Amino acid sequence: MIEQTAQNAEPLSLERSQHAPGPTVGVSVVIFSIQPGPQRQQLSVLLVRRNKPPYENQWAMPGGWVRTGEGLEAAAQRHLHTKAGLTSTYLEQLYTFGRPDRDPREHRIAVAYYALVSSAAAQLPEAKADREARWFPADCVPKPLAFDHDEILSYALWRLRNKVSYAYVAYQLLPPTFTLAELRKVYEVILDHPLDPTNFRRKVEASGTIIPTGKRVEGGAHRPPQLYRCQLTPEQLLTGPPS
Amino acid sequence: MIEQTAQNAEPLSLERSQHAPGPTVGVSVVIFSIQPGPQRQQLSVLLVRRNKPPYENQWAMPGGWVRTGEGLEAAAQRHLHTKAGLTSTYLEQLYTFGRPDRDPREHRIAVAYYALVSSAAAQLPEAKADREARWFPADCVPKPLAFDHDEILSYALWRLRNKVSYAYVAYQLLPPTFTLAELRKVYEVILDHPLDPTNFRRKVEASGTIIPTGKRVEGGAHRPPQLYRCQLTPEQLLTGPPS
DNA sequence: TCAATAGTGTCTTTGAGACACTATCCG
DNA sequence: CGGATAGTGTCTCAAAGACACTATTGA
Repeated sequence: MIEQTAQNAEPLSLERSQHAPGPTVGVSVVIFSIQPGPQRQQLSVLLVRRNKPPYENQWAMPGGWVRTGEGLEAAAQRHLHTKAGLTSTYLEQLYTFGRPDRDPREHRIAVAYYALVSSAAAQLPEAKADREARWFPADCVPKPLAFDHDEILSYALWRLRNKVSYAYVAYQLLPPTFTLAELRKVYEVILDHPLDPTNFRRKVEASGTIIPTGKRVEGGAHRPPQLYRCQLTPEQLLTGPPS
Repeated sequence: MIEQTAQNAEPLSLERSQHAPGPTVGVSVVIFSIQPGPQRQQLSVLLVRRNKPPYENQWAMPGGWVRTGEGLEAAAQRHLHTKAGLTSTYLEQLYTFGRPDRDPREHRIAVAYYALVSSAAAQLPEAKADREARWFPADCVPKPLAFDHDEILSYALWRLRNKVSYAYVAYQLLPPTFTLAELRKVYEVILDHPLDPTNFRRKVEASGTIIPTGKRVEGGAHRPPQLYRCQLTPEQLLTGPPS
C-alpha cells in the first residue's frame, strides 16, 4: 500500500513531498473493434499519430494524464472520447506498466485499459480519420509503436483472446441484434481460427445468453438467418475485477 | 497513455507540472502463505499494524511509495522485505486501485501485487512478530482493514483461487521437495474443499510438472510417501503478464 | 433446379470424478 | 495382525468436436 507502516520509519513522506515526487500517472487505452479488411472482417486497433516529440510521427495508443481526484476508469473514458471521439460500452483494466525508462522524459507509469467498440459505433470523426487516427489490423500495426506500446498491445491481444474463450465479451463488438454467424465470425476473427458452426450454435444456445428476436434478416440471397439479441445475467457480466 | 497526442492539445503538461501534480503512486502487497492453524493448515495473509493516522492501530497490507526511477515490482519486493522481513519467490501484479478517496489524505493510486511465500520462508523476524506483523487466516482477518484493503484482499483471494486451478503456482507455497499429499493439501486449503487423492495424483503426474526424487519421508507411522520436486518448463512458468 | 447458407441429429473422443481395490509402512 | 496412509485400476458421465444430414431462401 501506499501509506507507511511506521516501523522502519524512514521519513519518507517528507522526503517525498519535497524532493522525490515519485512517478506520475497516466492511462493508455487499447481500443478494439471488428473492421472490414481487404478480404474479410478483421480484429482492429485504433491508433493515433503523435505530432510532437518524443516519438514524433509514430503511432500510439490514445491516452493521457490522470487528473487529481479523477478515477482511473473515468480518465480512460475521457481520453477515449477526446482523443478518438469514441464511446465504449466495455472498458477493463489490463495491467499497469511502470518501467522507469518507458518514457524518455520522466518516470511515468501507465495504467493500461482495453476497450471494445461495436462496429457501428466505431466511426471516427471526419476531422481525425486517417490523418490523426486510424484503425489498423491488430496483427499488422506500424512497428514500432511509440513508448512501450508494442508490449501493451501484445498483452492486450493475449488477454482478449483468453477472455473471449471463457467470458461473454464478444457481444460488445456487435450491434444490439445480430445473427449467430456474425457472433461466430467475431470469435473466429479474435481467435484466428475457424469454428464449427454446429457446435458453436449449440454452445451459445446452451449458455442462455442469447434470445431470438423472432425477426430475420431480409434481402440475402440465401436462407435468411434469425436475429438474436444478448441478455447477460449479472453473474455472466462479472468480469473478474473488484466490484 | 501518458503522453498527449497533441490533437485536443489542452496545455496539460504545463497545467500538470505547475498546478496539478496528479495522483501519487504506491504499491500494496498481499502476502500469502500456508500456516498451521488451530485445527489444520490454513491459507494465511500477512498483515502489519499501522501505528499512525490515518487508520491508526488498524491492520493493513504492507506497502509504500514507489520511488522515482524504481520499477513497480522492485518497489513491491522492497516493501515486502523492509516491512515484513520476507523474501518471495513469486510476485505477480494484481490490479491497480485508483479511487480518488481511497486514501483520506490525498489521491494515491495503489498498484497491488500478491506474493506467495513457502511455509519454510514465512518465519517473521522476532522483533516484529505478533505485535507489528502477523499471519491471519485469509478468511478471518480483523475487519475492517485500513484503506480499501478489504477490497484488495478479496480480489487477491479470488485471483489466487482462479489461478491455482489453471496455472502451476501452488509449488511456490511449498519447500523444494514435497509429497503429493502436501501438494494436494495446498490446493485443498486454497480452494477450500477436499480433492480426491486418486484423481489429483493422476492429474498432477500427467502434467509432467513434478519429478520423483526417489527419496521417501522417514519416521512416519505409516507407509512412507515419495518425495517429489517441481520442474516447470518455460511455458508452464508463463503467468500471463507481459514478458 | 442449383448454389449457398441456416439449422439438426448423432457418433466418437476426452477428461473429470467416483470408488473399489491393492501395497507398504509402524507398532 | 491391524490401522493408517500410499498408490492402482476401472467405471461412469458430461462436454467438445467431427461430420453427415435436412431446411429454406433467391436466382
